[in-house]
Amino acid sequence: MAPASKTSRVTIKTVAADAGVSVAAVSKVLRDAYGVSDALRARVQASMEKLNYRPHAGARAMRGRTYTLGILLPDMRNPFFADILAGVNEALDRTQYQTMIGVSRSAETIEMSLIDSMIDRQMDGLIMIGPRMPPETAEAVSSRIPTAVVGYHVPQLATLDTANNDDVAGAAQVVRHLAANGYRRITMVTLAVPTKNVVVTVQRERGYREAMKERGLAQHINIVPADQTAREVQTVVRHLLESRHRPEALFCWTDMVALHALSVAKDLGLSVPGNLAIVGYDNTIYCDLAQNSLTSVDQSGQVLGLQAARLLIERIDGRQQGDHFVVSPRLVVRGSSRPRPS
Amino acid sequence: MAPASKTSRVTIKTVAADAGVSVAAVSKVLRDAYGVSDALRARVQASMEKLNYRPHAGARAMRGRTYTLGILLPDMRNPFFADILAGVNEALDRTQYQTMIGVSRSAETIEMSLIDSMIDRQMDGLIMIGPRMPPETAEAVSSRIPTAVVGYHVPQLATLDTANNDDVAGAAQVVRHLAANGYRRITMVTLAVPTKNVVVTVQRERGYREAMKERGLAQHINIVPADQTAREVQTVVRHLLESRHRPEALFCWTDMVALHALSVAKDLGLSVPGNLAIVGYDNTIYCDLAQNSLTSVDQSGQVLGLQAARLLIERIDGRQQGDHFVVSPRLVVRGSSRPRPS
DNA sequence: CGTTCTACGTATACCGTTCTACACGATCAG
DNA sequence: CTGATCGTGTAGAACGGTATACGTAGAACG
Repeated sequence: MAPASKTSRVTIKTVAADAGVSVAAVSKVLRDAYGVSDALRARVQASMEKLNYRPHAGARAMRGRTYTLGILLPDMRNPFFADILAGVNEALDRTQYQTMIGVSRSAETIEMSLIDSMIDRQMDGLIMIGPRMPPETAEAVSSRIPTAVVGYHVPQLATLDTANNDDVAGAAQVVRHLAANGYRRITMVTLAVPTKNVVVTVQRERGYREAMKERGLAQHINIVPADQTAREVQTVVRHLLESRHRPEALFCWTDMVALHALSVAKDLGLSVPGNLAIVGYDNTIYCDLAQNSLTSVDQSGQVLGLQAARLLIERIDGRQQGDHFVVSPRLVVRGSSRPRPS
Repeated sequence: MAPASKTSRVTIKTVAADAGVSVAAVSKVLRDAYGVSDALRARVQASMEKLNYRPHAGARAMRGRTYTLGILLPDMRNPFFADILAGVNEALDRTQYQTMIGVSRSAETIEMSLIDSMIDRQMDGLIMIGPRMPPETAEAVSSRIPTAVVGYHVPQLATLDTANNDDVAGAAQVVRHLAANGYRRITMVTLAVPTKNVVVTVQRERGYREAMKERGLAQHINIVPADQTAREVQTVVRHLLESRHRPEALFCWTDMVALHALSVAKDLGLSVPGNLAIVGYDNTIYCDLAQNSLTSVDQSGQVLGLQAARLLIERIDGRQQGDHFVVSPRLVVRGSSRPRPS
């Protein structure tokens, strides 16, 4: 077994004895509960400090809260999620809460098993980022544990809170920008998922479609799905760029796909934006590197994460109705979409 | 899936009643403990299945294990860590273990507070990835909780296990490769940390220094430190590349720095490798993109993660002496270090 | 045939918190 | 003056497991 600290652990009992009060009193101080005098609180806090007391999360889980929030991430590699996490941490900085991250590799089965294990571990709440599950499942989850989602559009649900950017508007901005710069054959590369209105890609597809129509480019609407994997993305993009009717511009649902598109374009000897404009989404740190200089849509992951955490804690503290935070996306123009040379 | 009402959780008692055995028997089956007949085990497992029983992690934490491992990450943005995590997950796939990730933002204070909270939450063990703490602290940690580290060189310690690549050899390979391709003024960009032999950068500096001497380039040895932040890295690299005695090649301690170097070079109108060769470390996914085409050293993060997890579980199960896994790094040559035009 | 193992199960004392119920003295309303 | 209310603190029962100590039946042994 573990080289367990032979030195007996400092428990609530030790603190109580040291401060000369009851165990219940110490617990009250810990939880900031009603019915403690300032004098007693001070005495107990002094003892806790002195003994370097730390509450045992497992024991807490038995009756009360664990002060731990579960975070569900589709994958570790997308730097956009790091922004969201930064925001979550920021919101939690001054609280007792800690986070526990699980990575689902974008698979619904792993997602569900992670959720189960978060519930087993008595997480006080759950933040799901871009989950893959259908809305009914999300609702079921939120009935078992307080839940907030980021990048998942279910404004109609009262059982869970959401933090989103307006994906329809973001995609529309991209199309309008490209159209204004002289591009007409604008193709969108999206994610291959069963069509569900809740996921961000479907929202962006809608924004793309609407804006294309609005700009009189309906006949050029072309939405191409690709899997998440590097190989699949490259294959799909290569196929597109080698086709006889090569698009003039690519709108990629996320930056990572856009970066691969840049790579394929370079491989094929196409200049960007000379032969092809490329736009991404999320405005991750890689966009700003000169070798990419990628136009992208900023949806401030940090704000989304911060708001999601705030909403979740409110919900844990008892709010019953749904709350839905929406941020406006902002197009960040860089070299990859400069005006088309006529 | 039935919407489990909050009133009736399926506990070990429920299972025991359903299977017609004692609570202790169910516990034994759960823990795979000694003294259960096949018949009883089968009966209990059938009941657990039927009732969809899931053990309560908090309760387990009170006396036994939580089957949760803590993972300490310096930052979320480096895709190399994703490889390591993938390996850890692979090792844990067929076990009861789950992981809980904490991100320290490379700060020793956050590191320590995360470790505390992992211990509070009764993690069974800890995997620290590239920690910043001095070796004495690491040893202290490992005396409180079973510990394995990745990217941290303390082969002398028996209280913790390590999984590393041979950083000295990796750096030496880079220098030899560059030297063979005609580069002489090879500058190394490293991380600004208090010089401690345990961290990977210091090991890589050693390999760089030794190989430079070996190739008769001692007079060109130049090691430049830079902080982790994007701005700082860009500033340092820009300063280097604008200096009158511009280096012919840059060896960057990690890919992210190399990517920034590529960006600055492009900004300054320098061609890579025409005017400047660049080599990174970690062989992350971005190296392979055509716009980067970055030569790098592969240290198979996945293998490191897998081994670290394996070692940790062995340690939790009782091993007392230290075990140290080392993998050989492999140079992956790409465009950014092609032979120098004379 | 009695005794000692061996294999399998059971009863139950914890583990460290939270939280409900309640005790007690002081203050207040009537 | 009496009873109700308030503010503060305590006692002790959960919570859902684990692990130890022990009971018991059948087999093996001499």
